Amino acid sequence: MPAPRKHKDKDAGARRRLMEATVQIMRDEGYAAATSRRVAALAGVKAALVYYYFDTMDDLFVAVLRAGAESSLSEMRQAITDDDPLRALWLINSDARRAGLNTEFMALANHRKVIGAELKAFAERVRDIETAAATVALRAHGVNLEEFPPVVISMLLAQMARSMCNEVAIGVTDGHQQMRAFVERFLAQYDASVPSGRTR
Amino acid sequence: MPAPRKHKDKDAGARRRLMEATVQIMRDEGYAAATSRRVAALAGVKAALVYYYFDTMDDLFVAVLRAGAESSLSEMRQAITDDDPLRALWLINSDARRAGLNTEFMALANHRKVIGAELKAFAERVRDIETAAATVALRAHGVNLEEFPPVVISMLLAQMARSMCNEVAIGVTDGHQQMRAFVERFLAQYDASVPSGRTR
DNA sequence: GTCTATAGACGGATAGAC
DNA sequence: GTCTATCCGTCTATAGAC
Repeated sequence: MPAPRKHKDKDAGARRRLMEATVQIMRDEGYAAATSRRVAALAGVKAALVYYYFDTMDDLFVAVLRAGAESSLSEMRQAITDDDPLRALWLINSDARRAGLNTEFMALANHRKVIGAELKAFAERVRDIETAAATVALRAHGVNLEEFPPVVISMLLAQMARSMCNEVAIGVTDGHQQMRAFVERFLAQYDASVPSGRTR
Repeated sequence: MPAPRKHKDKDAGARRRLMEATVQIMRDEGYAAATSRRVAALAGVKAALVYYYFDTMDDLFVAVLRAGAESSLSEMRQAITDDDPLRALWLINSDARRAGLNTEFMALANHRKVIGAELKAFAERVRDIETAAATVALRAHGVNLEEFPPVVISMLLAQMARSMCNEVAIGVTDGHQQMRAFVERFLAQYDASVPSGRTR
């Protein structure tokens, strides 16, 4: 923990505010709008300060990505221990804010090597955790893991949740209601909080 | 419509080359790299010509999006009549080039209203077609359409194919082999070109 | 149709004062 | 730590010659 705040602590730290401002601008207007000047203005400081805390803009982006990744990962690790781990993961991946940011970083990764490497490492850790959760849930219900590999189930849940968020962002909602109902029916079969058993 | 080509038409038209260059740059380096200067250079003309053919850069992006959309839609309409329509749609959506472009446009849509509206209209037409294909395939095999709504199946197939393309783009391939095998098993049940029922 | 030239805005990044 | 000032580059878009 850095710099124990003495008094009222009104300022919360410029570095932190810069990162938060970056997140907000990326979500609202896309990564291309997250320039040093705009980010600084939103954080209430001058552009030059960005380069005091971060060597380059890329470093700022990486810092933001890392922070979000760590936060997401710890939420997911928590979800594994949930009564209904699969539904917990479905809900986490249904968070529009997270999904929107992720899409921006995917696009950024297209032409910034550093971001791409970081994003890849993060995505792989997420898949590992989600697959672990699926394995636990499926095995507990005696599902044949050859026929329904946990990694497949975790990919379906995570990617569909994110895809729907991305669609909502551009105003597309066709089929979403049906998909949510379908997933609910599926999840209901693997909820540890209700007596087990495959219906049908 | 300008200048109907008479003879051999060796040059293919600057307008067309500009659009092709835009596609290529967007795919390789992201939409932010598709500037009037870079696009013009790749097309072998000067930047000012971009503004002769397109009023603004946004208009160029919209033109590119529309052209790609029409091409995709006609491929999909063809796929409906295929022996194995679901697999055909799976393959179309597994095209990395298409998926990459689509992701760039999604990101672009975040801060360009015009692009967003265009992308939404396109996405809805695609969903309609894909759902029609799924309806045909599922009904032909006597599937209970209440339990497995065609729109759900079409979303699962299309979005998973695209998600995997996006992951491959950043170097993530965990679980892909298992997912492809899983989808293959599923598709094999609904292929009209083999006697119905579960084979293999 | 295609070019040169340029206006005008904004970007990343640095030097150095306080 | 935070600021002012500045360098130098690229961007969109336009004017006007050929």
